[in-house]
Amino acid sequence: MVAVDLVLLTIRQAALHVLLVRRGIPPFLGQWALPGGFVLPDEDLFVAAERELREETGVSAGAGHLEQLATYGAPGRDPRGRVFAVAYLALVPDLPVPVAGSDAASASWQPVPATGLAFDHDTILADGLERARSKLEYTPLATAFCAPSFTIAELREVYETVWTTRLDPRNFHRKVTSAEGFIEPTGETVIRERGRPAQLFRRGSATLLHPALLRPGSSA
Amino acid sequence: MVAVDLVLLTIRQAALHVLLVRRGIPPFLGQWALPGGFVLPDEDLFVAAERELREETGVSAGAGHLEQLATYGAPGRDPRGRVFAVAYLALVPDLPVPVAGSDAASASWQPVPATGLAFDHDTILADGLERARSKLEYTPLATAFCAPSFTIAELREVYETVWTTRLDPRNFHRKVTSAEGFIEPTGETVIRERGRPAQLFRRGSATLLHPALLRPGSSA
DNA sequence: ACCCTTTATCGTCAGTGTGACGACAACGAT
DNA sequence: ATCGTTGTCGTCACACTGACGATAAAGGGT
Repeated sequence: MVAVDLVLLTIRQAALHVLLVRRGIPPFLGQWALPGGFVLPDEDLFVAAERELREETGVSAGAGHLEQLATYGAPGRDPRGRVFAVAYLALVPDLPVPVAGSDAASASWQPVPATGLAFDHDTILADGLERARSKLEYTPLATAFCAPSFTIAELREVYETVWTTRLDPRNFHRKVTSAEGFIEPTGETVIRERGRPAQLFRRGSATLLHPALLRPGSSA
Repeated sequence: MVAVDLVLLTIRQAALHVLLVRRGIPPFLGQWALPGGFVLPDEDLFVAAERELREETGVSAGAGHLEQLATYGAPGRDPRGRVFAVAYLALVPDLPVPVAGSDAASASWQPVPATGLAFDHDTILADGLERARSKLEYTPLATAFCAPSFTIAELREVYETVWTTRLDPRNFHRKVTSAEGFIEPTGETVIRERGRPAQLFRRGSATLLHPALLRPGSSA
């Protein structure tokens, strides 16, 4: 018995949100849980995670980011019997469609931290958050939260939201533009709300950041 | 059907070695494979990995390091049917006893890279190596390869072996001694073969290195 | 005893990344 | 035109890094 569970994160209204579903069947009936389901016979693990992602959000994995997180197999974690959960971490841009075609009783984006989840999903969510925070440091993963083209300020807001910190706009600008292959200018500019027009960028080809953007406060 | 497989690494004769077992039963009879076995009913995943480690080496997990690596579940990876493998990465010091009490037909330390392994174990081994190399950068994990007390030169040899690089002894010395909580002096000194006596250290209490020891060559 | 080799440890110096912050550019609103 | 707001570039002191010189403390050979 192997299931795939999804820690599906996005940024809405300048806050980090996780997709939760209300359970329509026992156990934990009525409680919130991470979306997930059993792996089909002859289905690859990653493919199963992609399927879950598509079913819950309608996005194909190409737009955002999907990676394996960890596997949870404590004997008592599911009252129905021995069930192993392979958790995946998914990061997607803020979707225009607010969760379409979900097969659960109800699904909704909820701000993190969310607690009191079914099974051991509190732990899985915490692990997913820590992975996401950590990966922003040394990979260009923050772009997975953004639309195909974005401004540096929008990218900075991703970091500020996930890390719950404030970052200096000038230093941030310098660092992301000097990190080889992080972002590429599209040549266009755009005006967001107020102020001087900003350049638009798309994600670059790098898979690792050099130099990394370290979280502040870790040294002092 | 869930199995636990072990990427068990150690350093012998200044080279990185992985523990492999020769399969005594089909499938892949006679081929080398990572040690592993099925998870018992009511057995925790981590406990199963610890049990494997103890059965293969006689060491309790306390001495070295044991962490979950990833889970592999491609439909065709095991000819016998659908088997998921939860891989664990173990790092242990060079053991005086050369693999005692193994239940496999034969087990032996083999230098990495080793190829031609059974199942998808080539991939699992490669993933384990990359994880180990990466974790040396920002965690004090290198001490897991060392005896309880060790010299800085021995610690440096760990880095040089795992990264297959040469490191400047003077810069390395400066970095490990200035990284808060990495290593603590025991007060004793010891003479290894030739040269001036070296101070002995034990592992410190830090779980993260500040600043990190980055692999050379990644920037240029 | 004296040199020589080897290994451990400390210092120096230039180059680079970083945080704090000043300055200016380019928009909308008044 | 002026102001507030946001984007972008520059400057400076400081920390960390790599390259490498210098010294300390052992053993071996003569």
